[in-house]
Amino acid sequence: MPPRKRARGPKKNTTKTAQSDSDSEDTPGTAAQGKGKRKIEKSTKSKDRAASSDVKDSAGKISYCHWLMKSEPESRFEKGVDVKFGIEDLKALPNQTGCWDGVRNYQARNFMRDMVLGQRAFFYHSNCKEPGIAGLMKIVKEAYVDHTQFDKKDAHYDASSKPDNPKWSMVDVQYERMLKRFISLAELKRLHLEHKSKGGPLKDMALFTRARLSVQPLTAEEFDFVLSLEDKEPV
DNA sequence: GCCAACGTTGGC
DNA sequence: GCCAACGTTGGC
Repeated sequence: MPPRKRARGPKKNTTKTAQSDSDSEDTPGTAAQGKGKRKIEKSTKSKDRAASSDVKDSAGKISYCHWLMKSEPESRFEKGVDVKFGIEDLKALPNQTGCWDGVRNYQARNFMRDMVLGQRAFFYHSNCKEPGIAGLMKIVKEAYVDHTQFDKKDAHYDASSKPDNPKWSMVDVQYERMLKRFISLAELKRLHLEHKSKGGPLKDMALFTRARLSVQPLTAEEFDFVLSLEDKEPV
């Protein structure tokens, strides 16, 4: 009975343990997909390049600079705990900052570990009346141990993870702003389908090609295109 | 509430 | 290392 959790939003301000790579271990998860597993390389993150264009490192792995992170804005109870966390909840926290805890998927976790201070992410509302992108936030603390994995009372407690070798990580995010208008999943999907047939920036968007990933990368082109939609009439 | 897609587990 | 069974995600 594996604790498998869904990605959840942040909760509260966090302590300040400054460490960027507490994790030592390899990542069991991605291998399961059979995509062929990547070698462990030395930190390929370039901390001095917070956001510009996505770039390949020497191993050919793309370093993404832009992200989309899903969270549920409507109440839902998991193990008796309400997992609701919408963008308004992030905005209401001290310093409008919180930790993105509760991610229990290896690929999503690995993307969080790739995140660099200052990078921007879309706040996506999932599993709700109107799914879509609500606003923008930025990464204000790079990956560190998600303490909720050890908390029996937490909705995302993971009995298989031990403090001396934690499985799960989180980052801190800070609210930046709402989008000028809500960009719904339906609109993004129409564009995705159109771009898939006629070509266009959203043809490979992870939101559709990797629908269940709760933390996902966007190319600079995808990010800029989505952001440009807020100045246009909904399609 | 349904259920398709897909990630994870564990037997072999 | 394969793969069937199982569990979760998340749109609809």
